[in-house]
Amino acid sequence: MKILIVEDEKDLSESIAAYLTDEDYSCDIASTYHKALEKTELHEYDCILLDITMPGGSGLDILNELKANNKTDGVLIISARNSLDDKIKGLTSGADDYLAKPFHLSELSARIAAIIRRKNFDGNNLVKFENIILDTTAKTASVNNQFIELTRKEYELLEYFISNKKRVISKDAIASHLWGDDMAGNYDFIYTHIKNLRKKLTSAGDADYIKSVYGIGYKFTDR
Amino acid sequence: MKILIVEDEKDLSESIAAYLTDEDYSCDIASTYHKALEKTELHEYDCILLDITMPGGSGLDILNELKANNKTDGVLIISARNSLDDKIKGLTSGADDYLAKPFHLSELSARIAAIIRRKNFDGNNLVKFENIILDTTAKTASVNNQFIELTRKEYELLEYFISNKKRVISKDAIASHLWGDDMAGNYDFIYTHIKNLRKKLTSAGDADYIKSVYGIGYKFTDR
DNA sequence: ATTCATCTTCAAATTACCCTCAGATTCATT
DNA sequence: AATGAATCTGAGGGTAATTTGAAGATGAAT
Repeated sequence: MKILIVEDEKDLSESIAAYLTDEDYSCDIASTYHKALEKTELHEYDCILLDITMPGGSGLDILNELKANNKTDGVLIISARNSLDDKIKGLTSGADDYLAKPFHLSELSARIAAIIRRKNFDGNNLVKFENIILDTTAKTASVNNQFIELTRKEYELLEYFISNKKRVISKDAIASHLWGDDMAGNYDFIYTHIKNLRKKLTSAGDADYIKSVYGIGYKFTDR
Repeated sequence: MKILIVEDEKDLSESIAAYLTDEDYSCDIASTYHKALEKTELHEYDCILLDITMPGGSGLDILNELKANNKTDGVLIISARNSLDDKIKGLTSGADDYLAKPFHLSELSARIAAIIRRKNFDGNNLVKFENIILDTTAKTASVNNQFIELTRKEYELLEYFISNKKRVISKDAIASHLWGDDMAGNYDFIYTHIKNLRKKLTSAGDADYIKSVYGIGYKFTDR
């Protein structure tokens, strides 16, 4: 994991680097915005620690530059809390994270871990129905806090069901969502995947939430 | 669309509010769980963004509180905790959705849109007569808030009755609406479906709203 | 090439639904 | 009250939809 530290206070940048290196990150240090931009062009960083209140240049410019190159994803802004004006807030909150000086290195490390995790997994997004929880980024499912093994089609089917819970879904809708459109007439594969999904869910201690709607399709619901 | 943001970091909550306001949501902010509960008692929110890792109180408690009041439907949990256990705990307490910090505001917005769409869709397209409620999208019927199982023909019949309530409907009209036109002469199948529908409705605690009009057909009414 | 997991096809078994029917009941008219 | 027509009811058959188990493709990984 490669990290770029953009910070002019040498003491701070070096102690950060030391701490992070100890946690098996590989660190580069840039003491000016100009050097920072050079480095970002040369390397792909998993996370960039950016002090936006350094003398001799606007920290916002480098942010905009990174944004133009679509590299803001892993940026963690550090700044003195009282120097946060509205512009900075807009850039920092939500999309990127920020950390106010002074901070504990452990806190910094935790933030970095979170950012990297989000970058890699694009956020852990969970969707749930009763005792079923899907991780829509990892494409995994758990029932009663137990992971269950689903094939790709089974997972897609389950996600489609949960995101349309309590609604009647026609077999054609299922077919066109999981396959192309033109599979008209034959629903055998739907039947089979439903059967297998049902078996896995119920044998994981689940009620059978997949209700058949005769002549139409299915409904995923508890009643 | 009304949204409640439960978040103690002022910078974050305000920039979320700014972003969502810009997308024509109306936002309230609660910086403590206590205030959040107060607000939920005063207003009906379409979506509640809930940071469950705020200092000074367990975020899960507020979830349980919401659950007790049946208000968990539009809850989107946001949290910086990274262990999956915490997420699962939050979700099993009733919420539907989870988003890990840090996140992109656009992603948050998309998630909110999905939640609201889902919420509204459920309550949409309802047709009501006395204690009978039809969901014309889900093709389901409930009597006294209890779902009853109807076959397709039974459902169609009931919907036809309710949309023509308090009016006399000839058997020919029923026949031509539920079947083609040309079934003239024999009404046995109507009798049978009426019989079955009556049985299901009355055994769900309903008065028999289907009044026979001798020589003509039926009238769906309460007197 | 072989293996393995997965996806799909197939056919038989089961189920749900719609409709028919015949006997019972209700209704309007006399 | 008596009559015939209309309606109700329970039972059952026929059909199509669904479920199920098994076996045949497919395709990726070794």
